[in-house]
Amino acid sequence: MSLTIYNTLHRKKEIFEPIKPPHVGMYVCGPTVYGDAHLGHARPAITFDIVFRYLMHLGYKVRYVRNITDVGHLVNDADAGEDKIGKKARLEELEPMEVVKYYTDRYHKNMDQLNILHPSIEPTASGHMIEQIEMVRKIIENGFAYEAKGSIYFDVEKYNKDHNYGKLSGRKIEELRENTRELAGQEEKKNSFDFALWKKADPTHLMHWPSPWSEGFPGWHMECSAMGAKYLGETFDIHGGGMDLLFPHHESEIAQANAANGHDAVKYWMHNNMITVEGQKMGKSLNNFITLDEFFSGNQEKLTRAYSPMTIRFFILQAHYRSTVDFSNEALQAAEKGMKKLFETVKLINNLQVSKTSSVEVQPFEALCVKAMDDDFNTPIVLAHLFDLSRIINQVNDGSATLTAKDIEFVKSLYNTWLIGLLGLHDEKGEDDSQLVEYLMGTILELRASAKVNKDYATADKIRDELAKLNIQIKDTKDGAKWGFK
RNA sequence: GGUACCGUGGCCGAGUGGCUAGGCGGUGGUCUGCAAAACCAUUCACGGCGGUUCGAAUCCGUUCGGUACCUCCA
Repeated sequence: MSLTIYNTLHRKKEIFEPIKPPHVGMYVCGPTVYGDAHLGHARPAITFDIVFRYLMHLGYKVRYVRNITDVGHLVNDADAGEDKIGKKARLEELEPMEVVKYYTDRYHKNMDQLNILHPSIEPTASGHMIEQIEMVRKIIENGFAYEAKGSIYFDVEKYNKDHNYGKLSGRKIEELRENTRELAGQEEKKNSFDFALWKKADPTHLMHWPSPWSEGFPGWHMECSAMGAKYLGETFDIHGGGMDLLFPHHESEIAQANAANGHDAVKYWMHNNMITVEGQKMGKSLNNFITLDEFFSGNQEKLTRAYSPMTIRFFILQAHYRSTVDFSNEALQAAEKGMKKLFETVKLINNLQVSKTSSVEVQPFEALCVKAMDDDFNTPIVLAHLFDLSRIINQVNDGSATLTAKDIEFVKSLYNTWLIGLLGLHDEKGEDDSQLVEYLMGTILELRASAKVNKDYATADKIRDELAKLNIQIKDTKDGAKWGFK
């Protein structure tokens, strides 16, 4: 059995064979830091976190690069020619890099909450201008780009003579030609489907850099090509991102790599599917655009209550990454219950009755989990196996099944490896312990107070003595009992 | 309109030719001072039509429906 990955390039599952084992290079398109992270950011982050964890588990030395896009993207057609981050900056009268820092920090906080491992390298587009300009230069040199009024465009038609522009997305250049829309700035291009490698900045543009062609900014496909090549080499193993990036972003990356270096950069293209909210696309205009912070706080009108980061993570893992996943309060609450149940049984493992023999076989579960994961990271199946195993634990706890000490130890390590290590889930209950302790002590002190009122001093003293053993001291004051740690 | 993906039980969601997915919910039971949890049993399925096959949720055709992309939007 070996790991298979669905390669979008060939529309089928392929056995994973690294280019230079034991090393694996993986590049994933990261966020544009101009707003708070939402579910659309959580999905790829979690998907490729699982890939990252599993590859390391298999013993590979993985370099995982996930970029931060901090330059040069547009708000929408109404704001054509305006930098996405620049626009936000002017609205709020902030320096662009101040906006970048603010949202980058918030993104990192959300990712930590979701228990997503940090990538090995997290390069920024603004920090790699030289590399991007250099790559544009190479593409021009090789004859696949042209200049128009200080901007550089990729000549798709010319490229397509010897290469296949559309091999990833299944598009044909003839069809693209028919689907032309009238857009500002189009007249600079030879063909509507040509894309910018370098764009001259207009005077209102806040973020711009010098280049051989103009004061401007790089085209939006450039950073991934340039930074992927810089940190992972001209060819590397995995490139990931959302399905929405398939065209034109990743298609254009392929074209750029071939135009610059004469060959593909990526062996396996992986794409996670999209997220819907109550069956609808998530969009600001639809009022179902929910940020991660809003999920965690429950402070959004679509949400009936808050959902913890682990609930979100669990819910996403309960669907395969190539399926769409639909968010609703009902579905989230079901996921939350299931996850809690799973962690309840995990806690039972330490207190199970040890038997001389096992009435059920637990050893096969390891292979089952491996099989599921090897099959294109099928996390829902892994979870299903863990649920099956949890029933066995409950049965042992109930006395209707038995396990040897060795098997109990095995089960424990299985959960540690799979549930906690590879799926990256953990029990959140302990996290608000202090609040819980406050509450518990309140209840206990009330009981003791009513015992004292009933002159049941034996009970009152017993409570005080037992708590003392736990290093908790009770002080009877005029205003009632207080407590503290000794 | 083009390209790609998808349509599974009350809900979410696996499954690619024959063998129980799993979770949540529902129902009955065991346990229990009551409740909860747990355990046991059980309910509900593969959009429609046609085809291939001994046999299809799984393959093929067709139709209907959904989603995403088709813009210098991750």
